[in-house]
Amino acid sequence: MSSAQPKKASRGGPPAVRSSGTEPPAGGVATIVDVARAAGVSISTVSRVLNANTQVDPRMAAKVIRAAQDLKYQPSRVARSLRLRHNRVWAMVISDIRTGPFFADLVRGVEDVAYESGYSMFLCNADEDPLKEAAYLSLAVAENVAGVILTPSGSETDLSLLMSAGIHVVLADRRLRDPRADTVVADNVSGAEQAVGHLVSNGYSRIACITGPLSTTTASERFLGYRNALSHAGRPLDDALVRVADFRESGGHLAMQQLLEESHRPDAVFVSNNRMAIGALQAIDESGLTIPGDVGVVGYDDIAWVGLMRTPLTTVSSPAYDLGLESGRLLLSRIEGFTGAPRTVVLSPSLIVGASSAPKAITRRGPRRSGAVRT
Amino acid sequence: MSSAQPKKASRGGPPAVRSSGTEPPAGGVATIVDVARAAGVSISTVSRVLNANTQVDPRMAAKVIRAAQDLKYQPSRVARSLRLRHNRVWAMVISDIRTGPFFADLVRGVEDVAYESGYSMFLCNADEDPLKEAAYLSLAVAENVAGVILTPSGSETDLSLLMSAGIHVVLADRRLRDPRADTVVADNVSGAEQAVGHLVSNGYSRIACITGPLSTTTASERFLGYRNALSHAGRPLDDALVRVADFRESGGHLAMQQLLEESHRPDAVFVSNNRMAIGALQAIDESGLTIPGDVGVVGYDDIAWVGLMRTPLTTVSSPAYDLGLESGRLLLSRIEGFTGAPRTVVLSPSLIVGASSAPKAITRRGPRRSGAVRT
DNA sequence: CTGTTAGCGCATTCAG
DNA sequence: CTGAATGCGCTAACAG
Repeated sequence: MSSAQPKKASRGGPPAVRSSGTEPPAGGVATIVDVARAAGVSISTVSRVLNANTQVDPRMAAKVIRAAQDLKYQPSRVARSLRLRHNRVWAMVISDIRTGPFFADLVRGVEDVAYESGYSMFLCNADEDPLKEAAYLSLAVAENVAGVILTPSGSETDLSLLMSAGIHVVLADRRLRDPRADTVVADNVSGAEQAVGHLVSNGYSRIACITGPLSTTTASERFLGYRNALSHAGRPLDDALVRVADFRESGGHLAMQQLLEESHRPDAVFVSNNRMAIGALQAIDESGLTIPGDVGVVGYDDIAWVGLMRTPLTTVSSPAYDLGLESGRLLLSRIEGFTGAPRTVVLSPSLIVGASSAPKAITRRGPRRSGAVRT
Repeated sequence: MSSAQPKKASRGGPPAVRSSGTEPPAGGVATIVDVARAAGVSISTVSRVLNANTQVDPRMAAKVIRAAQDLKYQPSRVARSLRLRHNRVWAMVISDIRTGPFFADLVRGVEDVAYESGYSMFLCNADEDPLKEAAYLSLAVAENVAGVILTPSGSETDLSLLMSAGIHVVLADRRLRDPRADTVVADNVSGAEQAVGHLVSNGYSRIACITGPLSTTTASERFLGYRNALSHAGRPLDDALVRVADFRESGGHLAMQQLLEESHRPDAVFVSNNRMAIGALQAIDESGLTIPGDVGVVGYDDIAWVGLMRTPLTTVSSPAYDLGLESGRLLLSRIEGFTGAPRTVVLSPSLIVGASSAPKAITRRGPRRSGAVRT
């Protein structure tokens, strides 16, 4: 094939809408060829001035800039990705953006880091479904993303597809057995210890626990914190006061009903997340008992309107947005070449004290107003 | 160049990690060439069996399938996108995923449609910032996405870049002057009419309004609904009872303080979104007045824990998830070739009646428990 | 039915 | 400093 020959007619590909003439881009988007033609230079020169790679004649550069502006030229990120074998995209794989403010905040933290550093972000809701999660991890490979931020659905998630494709992974909010990935989590043990320790020091004696599925690290860690706090206080662990539920309203509701039916019912409950806490609060309501008079309650995760609740719920707040920020930063450092051993960042939760766990001795009857105080 | 010549050494591109030998993919990911080699066929055959385009010999097909599985072959979506000039990706551009459950639900609705139909989704938070929004729309062009679902930050958003690039656009939740895009919105006028009509029929006489920035269609439509309802009830519009705020807690707080300082203060308030409603409720609290005894309140948008509020807030609920679903469907129909005139889908909000707007005449003193009832 | 080949838009090497 | 040529991985037209 001689390069002096006139341009050969294209064969592959969909019928080209654009003609090969010299007119400005008609049907679609301007390409580097259009810019080169308009500026009267070669495509390499265009590429060079736009990427500021090497020195180019300022006069040509100016012409290129002008042409690019005139044509509203936008370099194709897909072509560039193919050429560079590197895609300025992250995938964020979470369980469900709708379950409370936690994931929304987490996602936002990640997105802020991504945006600042020139990456865009696929949002993938895996719904705690290992198959859907696997499908999204495949997608990440197919899209050749630079990195994945993952909140694993279970403990079985297989990272090897990603690793072998050279895709960096950061685990956010939940750990994984796999020791190869950077991890950013909140200190759930400490959060639960604070929560239960608070109930202990406020005079509650029979403290129950409604936990989520112990297969998730969040639930098992919070349950550990519960046991630790009891142990520190010299209290025995009473299995009759522990219920394993499903992290949902209905599960919390049922578990609380069962706890209240116990012959010797608890005078307080630590609920492992706030969706279950909603159910638990309703169950207590329905039974005609009062909060905190009859049952003190501490939840876990943020609440939007705590100050406007009938009985403001004491709850442990994880720094969701900061978890997202930190996850983004760790991912970025890997992409930029950091090759050290896997890191684990642990952020501290804080206890937001409301009225639902007011001191036993001086509890007033009926609902009282009480603002929430961050400790 | 004769095709019979041995493979010429590559020139462009980053140093190839992978050797050109016959061994399985070492450094990176398997490509179609690896699969072809492993199966002993040409790359076109691989492409054909994987895309089920044409008839191929079942025996070869089987070999290809096997080879693909062995190599964990994942077709590159970026190469395919470049070739096909069509990217199976959408961009969703919203203001902020964290502002309450609305956007999270909306996003989820869109994502569900995208996932079902084989698209992935960029999540883009524009923060009501026209510059950031424009940057994300540029990105959509650069990534050659198939479609954009946009919640415009203002009324000035320029869709022409997208349109001229042949990218389909659906406006979600907010309208735009531009008549070229499909639009999916909730009926804000009707929602506000319901809300204010409800206050009227419950005996409130001086009904104030705290609205968001009237430059947004949501705010202006809800304000129109407010005026309509007053007018239908034969009430005059009193400018002293209208405050324009910023859709945020602080703005609602300040606006409510001002309203309560009026010489003839309102006995009810319609607040145009729930972030401002939080501020308004707090301001009423701080002033020592009761809800609904002294001031009835109706908000707008969903609340997660309405049943657990001290005084459950009456609020207008927009079908956020369904808005997302419908937006996704309209976008999909365009991508699949629908070329009819722009469509507008309007979904109906519903009024969730709580205790914050209880009938004037039979209002009891102090806080009462009251479940929320969807009407 | 299968293989060869061109080219999507771009960055980069090499020759000038 | 600039332009021509190559190929990233894939699909589709074309020739066998």
